[in-house]
This record gives sequence, C-alpha cells and structure tokens, in this order.
Amino acid sequence: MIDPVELYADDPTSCPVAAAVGAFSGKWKPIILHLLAQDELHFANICRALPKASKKVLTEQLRELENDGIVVRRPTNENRPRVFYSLSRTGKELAPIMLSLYKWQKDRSQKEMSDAA
Amino acid sequence: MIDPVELYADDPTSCPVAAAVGAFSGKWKPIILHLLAQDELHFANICRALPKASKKVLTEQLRELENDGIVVRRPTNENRPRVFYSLSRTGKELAPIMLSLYKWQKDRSQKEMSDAA
DNA sequence: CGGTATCCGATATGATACTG
DNA sequence: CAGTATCATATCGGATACCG
Repeated sequence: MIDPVELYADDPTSCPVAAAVGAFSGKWKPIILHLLAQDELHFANICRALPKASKKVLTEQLRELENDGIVVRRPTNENRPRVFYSLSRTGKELAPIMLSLYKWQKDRSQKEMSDAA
Repeated sequence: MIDPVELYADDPTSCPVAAAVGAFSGKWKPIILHLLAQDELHFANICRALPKASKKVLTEQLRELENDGIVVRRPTNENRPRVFYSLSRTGKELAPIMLSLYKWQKDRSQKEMSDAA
C-alpha cells in the first residue's frame, strides 16, 4: 500500500507523508485552517483573530496554503476592496485528519501526565 | 469537540494539532517512522538506509522522537555495543494517521495532474 | 484594505572531524 | 558502534515602515 523506503531515501521531501505534513506545517497554519473551517473570512478578520502574527507572516502562510490548493483566495470588486479566504475542497478533506491528530495529541499528553504521577 | 481559536491565538504552538504536527515534522522523521514501522533497527541500520542524512541529524531526530514518546531507545550490553530503536505504543498509533496523510497527499497530487491537463 | 520592502535574530539542516 | 563538537548555510518567523 505504501511505497518502499528506498524511494524517499535520496529526497525525504518526496515522501507523500512528508509532503502532506509540510503542507500544514507553519507556525500559524493549523490555527488558520481551524478558523477557516468555521467561516469564510476576509484578511482583516484573520489579522484580528491572530493579533500576535504580523501581516507579512499571515500573508505568506495564506499564500502557501493557496499554492498548495488548500485555501481559496477570492478578491471582491467592491468600493472597499476585500479579499476573502476559504477552504477548498481539498482543504475540507483535511478536517478528519486534523481531528485524528488532535485526538492523538490529547491522548499522549494525557499519558505524560499519568506517567509523571 | 475541538477547542475555540482564542485558546491558541496567543501561542499557536499550544494548539494540539500544531503540537502533533510538530512531533513528526523534521526532514527525516516521516521516513524514520516508516522504517521503524517495519522493524526494530539499530542505529547503523538507520544510517545505512538513509545515507544522505548525517549521523548528527539522525541522532537529533531520533532523540526528539524519543523525547516525544514516539520511539523507544534500547541500548544493549553486548561486547559490540549497539542501540536499537523501535516504535512505542504511541508511535504505532500514528500509523493510521500517516496512512490518511499519505492518501490525502496522493489524492491532491492526482488532482493537480488532471488540473494541469 | 490588503498587502510589500527591508532588515534581523532564531532555528534547522548539513559537512566534517573527533571520541569512548 | 554510536555518538559529540565545531562551523557554516539556509530557511523561518518577526518588527517595522511604506504603498496603491
């Protein structure tokens, strides 16, 4: 089912799992995806929700997510120009995987607590 | 089910999904996990399987995986000292998640191909 | 409003040599 | 065998200021 190790030994970034992980590794990406899972938002909303992140960094992370086909960027033609961001179909397919990651993490931090006791 | 955004807005690394992703982001970690999913291996085996990675980097990544409770380090007391690495229980629980990531990635690279056509 | 431009420090990865 | 030490480079994230 999964390809043999030798295929990736020369270039580990070619491993599909690594590529998938790379697609949402970035300091603000998981929380951006979490935000967009609930609503389509315009840029200023995202900035306000994440005041600790600079516009530059948010722009970068959004661009990367867009280039990876995970979010969709939609500028409007209003008087007050706005740019909306939302999850693509591919982005929405990430939701159950993120939920598994969430559960796995909760589980193991639980175990750490009981180990320490 | 999942915590609200405000909980992580100040420190995005506290988001469980980000923490989970962090646990296996590292250039060689996915492929190391893939290797160990099949066998318990000693350090030299891992080095031989991944000749492009320096011992220093492999040691670092293995130590991080160990500190995260994902792999188990087992030194032996033989004449020729060896150190075995294997997946912990928590590490094995990652397998189905990695499979989902694998499928998700294959899916979307498929779509890219057909989009380009 | 939705960005860019510039500069900077921190972290990640790597090449190489050495050690018990 | 299984590392550690040292040094170099690259990418990432951030502060700040400016722009159409």
